[in-house]
Amino acid sequence: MDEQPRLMHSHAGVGMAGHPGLPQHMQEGTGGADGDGRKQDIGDILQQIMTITDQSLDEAQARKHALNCHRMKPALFNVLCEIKEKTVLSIRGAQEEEPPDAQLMRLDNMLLAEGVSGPEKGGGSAAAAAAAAASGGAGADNSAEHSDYRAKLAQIRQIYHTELEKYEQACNEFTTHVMNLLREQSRTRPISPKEIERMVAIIHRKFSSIQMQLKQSTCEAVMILRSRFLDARRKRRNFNKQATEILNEYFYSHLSNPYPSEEAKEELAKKCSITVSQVSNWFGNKRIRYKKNIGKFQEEANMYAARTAVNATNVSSHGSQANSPSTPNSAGGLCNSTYIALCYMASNVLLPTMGHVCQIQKTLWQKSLHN
DNA sequence: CAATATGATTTGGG
DNA sequence: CCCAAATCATATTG
Repeated sequence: MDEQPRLMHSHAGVGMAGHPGLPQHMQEGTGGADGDGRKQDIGDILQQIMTITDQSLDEAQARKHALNCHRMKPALFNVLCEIKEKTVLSIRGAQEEEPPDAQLMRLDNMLLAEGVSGPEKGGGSAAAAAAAAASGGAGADNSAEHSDYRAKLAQIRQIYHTELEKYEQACNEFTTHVMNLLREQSRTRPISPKEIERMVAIIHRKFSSIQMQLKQSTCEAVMILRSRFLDARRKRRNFNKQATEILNEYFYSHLSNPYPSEEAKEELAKKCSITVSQVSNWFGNKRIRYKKNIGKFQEEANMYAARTAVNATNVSSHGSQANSPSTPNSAGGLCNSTYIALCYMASNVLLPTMGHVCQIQKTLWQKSLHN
């Protein structure tokens, strides 16, 4: 487009008479400004154009150059361009639409959100962190998966960027090439700068549609990656033995009201090196599954109750059994671990009334147990 | 391989 | 948000 002045300028200064490129017989009619001379001039030109193919190559070349430098050329060129412009416009009509930007915007936004496009490292780690938060996991083996995920994401990002760059470069190359070609051809064909501009726009549209495909497939790849690595359901890991023990211990020692408070959940989470929401999930699952089939869990319940009892006796030699609501006051010499275990079992199975706990929740839990 | 166990998610109510 | 319940999808077991 900035070539326009140059293009025009090259013809603007073309003189009439005495131009070194003009063959002798062409100058004959150019001296006078009368109408006859002009007609003669045009006829001459037409004649030359019509017969140019009959001439030898060198001669034709020289003739072409001469015609190109003729004073009529710019005017003729402009007229032809104008005609062409009108024809093209009438043919293409209202084909200038740009609606499919929504799709592109969506893809761009997603790529940006996933850290594929946008800033190099910061975006990536931010996305990974967001993903971590989304998955709700921060466990020990989770970080390994994250690094794996991040590596894969980085790979995708790299491919995306190389491809994008490649496209960009190809687009630029192609554009320059076409522009040069058109400019070159504008010496022999009526190609206006405006048309070149339009052609460039068409090329860019084409390439951006190719880019969109790249973005689309990148998005797909990221989605697949996400579902593979971040959908925890697909990568479900059982908690380790110790964590399960701790959770079960709490559950069965609070069987009459197995609803840990927020603080208790936090502590359990810390002890089991899982998240609080995992603790919540665990208790939710446990409650519903326990209730559904108490018989199935009886053995487990007894085991944990006994273990808790043993621990209690081992830790405190005497007295501090506030946890046991049914400690007999005449326990004197019977206070051995077996007895306490039995007490725990009885208390858990029979669900005795216990004091200071959330009465409503406890009632609900107990009521639902009896269904 | 089928059956069962299990952690996570979805749905629906409060 | 909490929860119960149903459901999903994987892990483990027999």
